[in-house]
Amino acid sequence: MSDATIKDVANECGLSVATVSRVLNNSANVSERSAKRVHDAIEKLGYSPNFLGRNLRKRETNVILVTMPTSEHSFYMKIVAGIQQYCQPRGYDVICASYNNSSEVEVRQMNMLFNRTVDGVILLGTSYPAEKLNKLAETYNIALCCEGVEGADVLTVVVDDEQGGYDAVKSLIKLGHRRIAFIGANDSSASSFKRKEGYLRALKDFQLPVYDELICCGTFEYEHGGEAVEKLMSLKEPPTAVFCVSDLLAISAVHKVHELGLEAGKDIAVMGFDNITMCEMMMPSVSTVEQPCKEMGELVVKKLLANISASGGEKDNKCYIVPHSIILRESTFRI
Amino acid sequence: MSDATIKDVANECGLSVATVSRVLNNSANVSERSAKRVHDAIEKLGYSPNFLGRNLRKRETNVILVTMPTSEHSFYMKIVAGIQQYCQPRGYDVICASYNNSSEVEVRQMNMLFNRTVDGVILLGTSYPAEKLNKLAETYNIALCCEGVEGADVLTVVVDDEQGGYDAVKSLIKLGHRRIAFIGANDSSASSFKRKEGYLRALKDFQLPVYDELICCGTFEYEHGGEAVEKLMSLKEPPTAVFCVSDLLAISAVHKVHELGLEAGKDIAVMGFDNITMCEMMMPSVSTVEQPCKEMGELVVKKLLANISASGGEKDNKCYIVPHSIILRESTFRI
DNA sequence: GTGAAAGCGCTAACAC
DNA sequence: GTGTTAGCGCTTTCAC
Repeated sequence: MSDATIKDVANECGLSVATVSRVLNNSANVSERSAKRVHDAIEKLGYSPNFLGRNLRKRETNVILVTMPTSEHSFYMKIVAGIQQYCQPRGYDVICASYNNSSEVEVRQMNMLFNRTVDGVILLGTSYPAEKLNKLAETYNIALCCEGVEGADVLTVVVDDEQGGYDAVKSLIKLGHRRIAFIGANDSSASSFKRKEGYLRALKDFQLPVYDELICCGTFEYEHGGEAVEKLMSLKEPPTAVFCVSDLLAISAVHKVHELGLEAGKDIAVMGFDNITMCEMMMPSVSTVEQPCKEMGELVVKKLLANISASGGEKDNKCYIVPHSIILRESTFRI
Repeated sequence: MSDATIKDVANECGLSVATVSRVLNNSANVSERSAKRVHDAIEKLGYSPNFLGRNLRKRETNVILVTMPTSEHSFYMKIVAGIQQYCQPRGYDVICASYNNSSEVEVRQMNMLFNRTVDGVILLGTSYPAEKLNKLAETYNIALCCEGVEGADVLTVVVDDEQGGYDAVKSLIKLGHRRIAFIGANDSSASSFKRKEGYLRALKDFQLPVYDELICCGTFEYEHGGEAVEKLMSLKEPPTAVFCVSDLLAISAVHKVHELGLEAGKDIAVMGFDNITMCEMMMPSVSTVEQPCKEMGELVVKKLLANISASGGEKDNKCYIVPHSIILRESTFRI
């Protein structure tokens, strides 16, 4: 039943495979009568077209792959939702794969591109260096989203990380804070680095001194947030506010503050980045810089599909900046 | 560069496509010399095999699809991690797709099975009725994980939901609670229904009365948890403990309790189900029934791959029960 | 409006 | 150890 082929259908209804194919793709004119016979045969045989054959022939799969460093982050999934929403009505399927921060797995997943198993890939983060990405982009359809790569001339959709960091810190300053700490990943992450640049620019703009002891660069891992806070709060002069480059770090920070017998939003202000769902669920709820995930997903896949369609023609490899916004909740306060 | 075919490689190195194919799959004996020539040509042309051709010919894709109702749940992703871990060294790729609780999208995703685009599907929840699943399982390789379907004779891996519910409520009773509420989805969800059955059996076993007003059946949506708590706490005699069929509902409940000016773990005990990462991050941390996600993922895909290999032979359509465990944290207390 | 036939890129008999 | 060749299931010219 399942392995009926188009040929079986043709035999069953006494028409040619060409005609069957035509009704399958309602491509050319087929008489009503023939169409019905085909449909009946399909029904009877429980036929379902084999896309391996179709895709091989058409040299396209209508599938977009989204890769991400980790799937624990609901943030990524929001972007995927945006991608899906755009693809759905346009006949594209989207599939996801997370590489668990293993560049080995990432490479393996990219094989789906080289394989021709997917028509394009959207990378929500990558371990590939710029040159490699540029090389890939020459031949394949790829795009970066939410985490750009310095020097990569590849279709990219991101927020202005530097400005986002600036705005976050500025909002803390406006609330009266003057000793503001920074918790981020190390500088090899473009987004973390830029958000730090924004942090520094804001301090400078408002003539606040930069204290090295208040700058904690580590990783994006949850644990880093708490560890950094522990260090910060044990300083002779602890900060009154801390800007974290991700909500996960911010949440970890809030947690640790609580463990230390203090209260985020009262004893220390905590600000994150991303606006993941959990920010609202926290007690206190977490202030943050919102990234418009759904819009980013829609935009990046829209441009990617355009590139795919324009195969052969000039590819769009621009970097699109989408607007962020500051969301103040309970974890920040006026001092 | 990218569209070099095996034929191009053959021409380039002056050997036949068969030989090239052989070194690609290191299937038969190929002389060292020839192998080198092939590799050189591949390198030179930047050749990458087209899997559409290969898969069509071999009638397999070595790809497993995991579908889930929503991707916001980190719980699902933990299972996927287990699946991935098992697949990785065995040459299978795993891809995910979430259907956002839309059965229409789910159907569309299942097309990848009919299409022959994937070799098997693992469903972490489904809107398909038992008969449909049984029918599908005859022809295709599918498996259910973490959410079974009553009456489906399909390979399934789940915890004992009834016993899990029982154990959760029993642990609350052991802590001295006697008015214990239930917050769950409606009975069309097999897991929610069974956990309620366990809840009822525990009450009965310990000779506690069942109060209908303490049983809140709604949905799995976050909001439902809070709404139920609001209702429960406005009763003349509110419960001292509440068992929720999911951590998401429990977290929502904890949140609402806080909003009402009360404290979970002090004024009311809250217990969830799943042990998602967030349970530990909450303040208070949330007690729960742990499902061994990684193990579930590994087991289900192990059995599924066995079914795929045994194509033609007898398929394993058993239901495997994996052990759960009770984790008590701050959201529960002795009364 | 319909059919015959070529061919997408690949693997696997089968020959030698 | 290597080459020839027949398909895998499908779409799409090109005839008629």
